[in-house]
Amino acid sequence: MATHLIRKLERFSPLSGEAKHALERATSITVRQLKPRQDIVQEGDKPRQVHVMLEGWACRYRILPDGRRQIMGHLVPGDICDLRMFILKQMDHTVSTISAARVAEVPSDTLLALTDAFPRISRALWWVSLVEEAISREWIVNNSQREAGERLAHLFCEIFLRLRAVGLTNGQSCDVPLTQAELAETTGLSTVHVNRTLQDLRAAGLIILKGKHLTIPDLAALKAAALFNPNYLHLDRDGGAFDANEP
Amino acid sequence: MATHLIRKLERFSPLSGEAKHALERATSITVRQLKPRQDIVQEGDKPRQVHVMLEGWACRYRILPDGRRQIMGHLVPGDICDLRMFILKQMDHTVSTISAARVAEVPSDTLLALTDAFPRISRALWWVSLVEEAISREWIVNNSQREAGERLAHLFCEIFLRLRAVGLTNGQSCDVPLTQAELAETTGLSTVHVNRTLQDLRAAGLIILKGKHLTIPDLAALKAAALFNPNYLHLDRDGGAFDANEP
DNA sequence: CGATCGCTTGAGCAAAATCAAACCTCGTGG
DNA sequence: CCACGAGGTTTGATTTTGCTCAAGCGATCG
Repeated sequence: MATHLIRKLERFSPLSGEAKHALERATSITVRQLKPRQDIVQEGDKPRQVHVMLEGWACRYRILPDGRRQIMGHLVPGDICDLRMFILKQMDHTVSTISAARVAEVPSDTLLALTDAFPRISRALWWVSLVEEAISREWIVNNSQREAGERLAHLFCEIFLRLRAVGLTNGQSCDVPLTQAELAETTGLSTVHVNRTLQDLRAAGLIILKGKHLTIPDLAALKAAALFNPNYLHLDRDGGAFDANEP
Repeated sequence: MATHLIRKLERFSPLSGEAKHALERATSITVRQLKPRQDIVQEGDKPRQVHVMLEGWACRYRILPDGRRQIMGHLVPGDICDLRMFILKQMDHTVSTISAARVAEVPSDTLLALTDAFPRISRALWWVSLVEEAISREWIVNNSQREAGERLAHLFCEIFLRLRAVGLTNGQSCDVPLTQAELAETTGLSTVHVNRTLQDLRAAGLIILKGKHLTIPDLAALKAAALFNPNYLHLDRDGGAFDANEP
């Protein structure tokens, strides 16, 4: 069930079979099935549990008083919605599904027991949260410095690599359940401009995007068009030095 | 010496006198005096120590292959440049001074000993890093959804509140050693446009910005102009429940 | 079969970028 | 003490990018 989470944590360092089992168990106590556009955690919440994405997409967002909405992050299977809740008193943004989704609810106590028993998991969660921070920072660069075409190209590179890291790509393709309006809210562009820019990217042969399906015929070319530097995703086993059989 | 760091950590929860002393000691072993625009940590670095800002400003930034530069965060006294280095293999961005600065170098071992001896400090550092993440996310919103005037107004609100939290404001004023070019690289605007927008803000009586000195005659008005919501700064003792005299 | 949602297109407009030049201030060295 | 130069700020003119408004199109689903 928690395959993607485990695959993601093992991007940091290998886990023991016991640790993996404990994670499986923890994420299968309570599983909620959600419809598209349903809130998972709301701004102001002070949750007693942590939510893990098992299937489907969600996003972090904030709405300005005058209605403008900005998406600040995408959550795909394996991502955790509200890990920070261990420390922060309350959520400072809302997390809501994009597509239909399955979400595991892990009670704080269960998670605490898990991190106590397996320091390895604890370190991997720390790591996950730092990578998320790095992604946020890259989004600042993307939405501030890159122009429309580069911006969308960069987003597609990131999405593809993140999905590939948890085993959710199929050759050069993956599912991306975002509407053009959501792409606009992600990149800080207008819907109309996203539409026109997507047409340019398609015309340039950089992407094939139809329905919810994205194909990248030439990843290197798309990266070049996006000025993409994958460092920030930390895809290369940062904690590789650790041994899987230690706790 | 580490007054601002301590003040900042105590925003999370009070620290014991012993913990504070240990922090003072750790941040006074090696102190470097830096000139403006000098790198503190570089992309790709795998440092053996952590850098704490004692005096002056610095910033995190990234440069795109074609030369465009984006500032992704400001560091003021009390901030830590590379806390994430505990876990991540290498820096994914560069940190460089803005003004002249004094920076403490804390060897990893010293910091580890400190967090082992004082779990309270450990938790507060965790918290600091989560707040930084929240700030990054708010910058996404700022640079993507707000227009020039709101964007700069928002930045000034944030800077003022952050400085006030560590005791670096003086009534309605504070020092802000950023040039207009740096404001531009922060907000994702051009220097020229920043200049004109600052004039608008001045004309509207929202800010008095002369040299390196900022005065905000009416903070509420500036907040309103910025659509500013301070939640993300977590200025209200998130860990207030803890007792200062526990470790 | 009509309603809704998402995508597409066109026309006009506004915000911000770019280019270029002038100006100011402050530190430095003659 | 003044001239010089560098860095920073200001201004004007022009262009570009992306936004807004408005409408049409095409699926898909009760």
